[in-house]
Amino acid sequence: MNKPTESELEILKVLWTKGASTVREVNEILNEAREVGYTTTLKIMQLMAQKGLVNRDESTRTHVYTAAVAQNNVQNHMLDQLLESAFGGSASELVMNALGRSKASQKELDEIKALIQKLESDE
Amino acid sequence: MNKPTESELEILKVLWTKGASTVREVNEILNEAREVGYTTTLKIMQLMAQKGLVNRDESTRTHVYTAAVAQNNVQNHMLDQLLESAFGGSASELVMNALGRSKASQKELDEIKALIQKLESDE
DNA sequence: AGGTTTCTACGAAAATCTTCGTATTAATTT
DNA sequence: AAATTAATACGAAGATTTTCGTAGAAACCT
Repeated sequence: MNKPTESELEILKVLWTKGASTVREVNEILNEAREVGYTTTLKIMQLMAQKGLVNRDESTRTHVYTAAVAQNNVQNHMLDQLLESAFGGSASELVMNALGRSKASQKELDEIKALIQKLESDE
Repeated sequence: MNKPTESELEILKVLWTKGASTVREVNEILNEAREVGYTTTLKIMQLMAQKGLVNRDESTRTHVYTAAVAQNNVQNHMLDQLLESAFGGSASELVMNALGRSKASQKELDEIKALIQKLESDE
């Protein structure tokens, strides 16, 4: 997979959350966080379509975009990269850091505990 | 803190691992992974010194560099960013992903369990 | 139909990051 | 001391990413 740039990731986030969207819709959401010109967003989404990061439905004049890569894939990909680039490959160190500074709920902690148990039983 | 670029991060990794180093030493280590010109490494390290990412001891002709930012700070910073940019702020989701694909040892799992217990008792 | 708005396409400027060539100076060797 | 080696400084070219202006086509409104 082609690693998305930061701007591309912002757009993917919108598509993952909102589902199929037009450029205008995406641009409006981006503008809640920071000012971005319409044609800027358009251009990036066009490039993303070329790269295969999004699909584009051109059957209507106003094109409709959807994410072409799963959120999970991108997450894993970026996680791997962060792991290598900043944590020297030590996943547990990464996990400890993330857990330590998170505000995980009891329910989430339970889920994590369950996963650990599963990992332990698999050995 | 100024977020380090990818090249800068590579260099920081060397300084964190090896401690105080000259440009040549850093460059040689980088070249184990990929070809990088000496002046390229020099230039980036000079820029890093300007940005305050590294300290430079100029008391000898061959300058000696050390990391000016703690590995932990950078890790946390990048984690935060990944959390926001790709995981929608859900730390537990990030943790689950990282754990799921890691080859964490029993010892590491125990450490994580201990941390969870601590988090639970603090509530 | 004519004018206005709303799209897409395209190209190029701007910004950031990476790479390296060249100049200069300092140390080392012969 | 001259030649070679090794270091820093500097500037500029390349590469990638982001930004936006402008043109042209399609839809909409009077």
